[in-house]
Amino acid sequence: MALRKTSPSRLKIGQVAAQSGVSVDTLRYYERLGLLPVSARTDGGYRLYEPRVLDRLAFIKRAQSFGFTLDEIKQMLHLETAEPETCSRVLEMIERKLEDLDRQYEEIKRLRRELAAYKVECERALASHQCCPVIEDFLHPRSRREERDVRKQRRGRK
Amino acid sequence: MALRKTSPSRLKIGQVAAQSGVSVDTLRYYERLGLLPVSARTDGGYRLYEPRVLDRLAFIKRAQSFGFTLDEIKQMLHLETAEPETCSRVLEMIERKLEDLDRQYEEIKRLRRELAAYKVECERALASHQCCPVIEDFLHPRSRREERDVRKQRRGRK
DNA sequence: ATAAACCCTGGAGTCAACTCCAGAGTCAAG
DNA sequence: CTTGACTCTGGAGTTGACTCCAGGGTTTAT
Repeated sequence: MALRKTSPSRLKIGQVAAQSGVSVDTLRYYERLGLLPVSARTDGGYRLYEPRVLDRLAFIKRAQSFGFTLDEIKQMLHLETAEPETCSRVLEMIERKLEDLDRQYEEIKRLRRELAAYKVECERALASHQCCPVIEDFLHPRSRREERDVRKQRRGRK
Repeated sequence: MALRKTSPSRLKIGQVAAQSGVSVDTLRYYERLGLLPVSARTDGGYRLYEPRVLDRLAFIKRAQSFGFTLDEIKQMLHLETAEPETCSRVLEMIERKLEDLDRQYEEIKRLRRELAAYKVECERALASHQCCPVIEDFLHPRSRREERDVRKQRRGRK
């Protein structure tokens, strides 16, 4: 076979998968999406990757963990050619993502608080062998906070 | 939207949609899923809803806003017939959901912190007309926490 | 030289929660 | 009676990020 082991390090797709924790299928999927460069091939048609693809995959996973979509990540990767405005573009994306996170954060805090209140009620009812108050309340929500009004307004959309 | 007041009680699907903020398609979808009872029909086959379906829809939306899936909600609705163990079942579900929320909360806090740090770096680089450090760092992450080591270990196996 | 393990392509399937569609029937107003 | 708005069914399409498959070809170890 034509390929040098001497070239220290080209990897077959399965090796990349094992080393990156990204499945073989996903690697080919990323290639189709344009997240990975079209790789070299053996004579037989096997993909051969340079090891730096592992860095790129780490980048992708990291950005994904921040909540960036594959599409956004693709855009960032295309900015890789450090243009002067690269940084401001990335900055914008980061700022948008930060706002998303802030919104999610507040929402989760709110939900947690409410749900914890329900839990307390539910425990009390359980202790005194009463009818489940949560479903009761969900089905006939006597205005418990001003949330009902908020929700009614939201209902207007769509 | 002018609503028929003549028949005081039963609503056609479009009216339910208008009053609940849930689309006609979604109402039929919920029925298929078993979230709504199979409703009565006119001679012509039109669905006729009792107004209490609006309460049920409010329940569904509320539970959804807490992050319960339609499947979980369906289970809760089947518990509606206040059995003695209803409360403990609901309590369980609430507790599980609270744990989910706690996990999400911590994760978002962590991501926010990290991403904010990137933002600062990016702003600094932008101010001094340097190459974008975020992509730089993503691509060549010099151990900025122990994550790299985890990655290296994984690389080592196989 | 053969078997095991790997890899190829193109396309279909998965999940959740919808959303949209065609083609047909029904209902209320004028 | 005729519009036009509404509703019906069953099924397909959407989104995002995969995941799986059949039916092949390639590499490598024995």
